[in-house]
Amino acid sequence: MTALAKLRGFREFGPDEMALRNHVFSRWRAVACGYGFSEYDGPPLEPLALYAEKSGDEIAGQLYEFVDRGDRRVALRPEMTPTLARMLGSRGRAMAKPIRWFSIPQLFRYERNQRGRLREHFQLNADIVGEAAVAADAEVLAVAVDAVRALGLGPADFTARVNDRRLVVAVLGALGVPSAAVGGCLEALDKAERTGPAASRQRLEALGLSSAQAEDLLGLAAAGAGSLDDLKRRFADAPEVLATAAPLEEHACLLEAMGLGAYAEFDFTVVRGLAYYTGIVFELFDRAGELRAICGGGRYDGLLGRLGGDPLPAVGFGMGDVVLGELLRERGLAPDGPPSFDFFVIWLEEAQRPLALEACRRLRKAGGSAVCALRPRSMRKHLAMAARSGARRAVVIGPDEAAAGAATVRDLETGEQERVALESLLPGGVARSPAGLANAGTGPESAHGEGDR
RNA sequence: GUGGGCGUAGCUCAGUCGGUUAGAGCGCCGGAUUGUGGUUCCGGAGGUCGCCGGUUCGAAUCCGGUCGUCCACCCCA
Repeated sequence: MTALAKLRGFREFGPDEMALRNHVFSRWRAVACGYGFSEYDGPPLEPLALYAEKSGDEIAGQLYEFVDRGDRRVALRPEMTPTLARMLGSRGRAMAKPIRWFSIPQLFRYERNQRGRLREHFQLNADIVGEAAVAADAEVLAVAVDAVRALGLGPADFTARVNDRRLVVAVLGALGVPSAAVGGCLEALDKAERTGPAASRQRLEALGLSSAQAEDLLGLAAAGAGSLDDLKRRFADAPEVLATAAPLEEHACLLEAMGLGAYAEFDFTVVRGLAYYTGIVFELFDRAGELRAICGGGRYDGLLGRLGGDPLPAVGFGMGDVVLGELLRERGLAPDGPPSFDFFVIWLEEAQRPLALEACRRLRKAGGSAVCALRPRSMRKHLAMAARSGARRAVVIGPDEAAAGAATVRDLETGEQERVALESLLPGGVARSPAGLANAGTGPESAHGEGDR
């Protein structure tokens, strides 16, 4: 629109959106911390070269890059892994393994926006570095699943599709696919669901597969195509396939033991676009299949070394806040709105104003939240305003109350009210009331102010 | 980056065949003789019809461009 308009693909967070964002972040943090992960962060602006090599052309083509005033080629970070790799490169050697780190970076990609895809988003990243065992893969997926579950979504709402790139490669080998065509086949598999069988088949044959081979492969990729056991029976005479299926079996077994069996399923078409994954990969989707991926991740054992750090094995995921937020709103799981506050303090005449201001001060000092009327108004107006402001209770200090050294406290939900002495309303009285301070907060965040009085 | 749908008040939209000062509902602000709320009634603010240009006596309306937005591709969170 005008030169002053918000840039496309960027977001503004009014109180409602901010409430949702804070809600999501706080649950993400709680889950990651619950698994013993430590939070870290890095610079949002990085040298372009950090992304030039590694991520491959896919992300490089979407970099939000420019030249700064010092003629440096820089980019807003499109992902967190290179930053993580650098941070570990300089201090990871000295750290006890495995390293469990998480972050909630704001990331930027210069792409055309669409539902669930903007130029800016927040992403929960959790990685385990320095452990090659499948247990680390399973644990990382468990963090991802729990991060979504903690927001109120269950097995009917979302699922994790799991696969292993090594298995796909082995299957292609068993089918006699020439090794030159393997990369192309991975891409075709990744897109099979969207492009449809006819187009996929064409694509595979263009890669040099026979029509029988293409047929076989698409059969494995067909929707709801069967379990890992089916695949093993099918390739019972191919030791490579059986061997590469073992990690996935252990993975499934571990998730089952963690009580998350209902959330994970084998899916031969999940190979992930990014070229750096080396083993087990996974994606989280809404069950209805209406939205884009909520989360994607997997094992990337070669990457840290290639980025110049120690060649440590690593596994991790990224979970965006945009698609997840859409899903939460759709399911009515977003918070109602900005948090409400405890007291709206009303005074009727100028003479009571100092009493009201003093009452507010003491209520806040006691850990409550209070708003004082800014102007004289009619009682009717004051109460209407208090009700719409989001306050839980109104405190009235008019001439009658002032003369009696009292205040009227009205519950704005029930309409019940009582007159209390000014002193007992103030810190002591609030603390005594069971419905008062103990529940004064609105969530985990509100715990901050309460301790330091 | 490629192709397509859509841009009228803060929001949802109406606006006839091109015709004078562009409308409604919700929301917002104020009031209904100053101590009890989200109801009702009255009043008010708020729009260069996304922007620029063209056609026309005359454009919210037709045409072109542009920007924004949404969808598909691409890619991915």
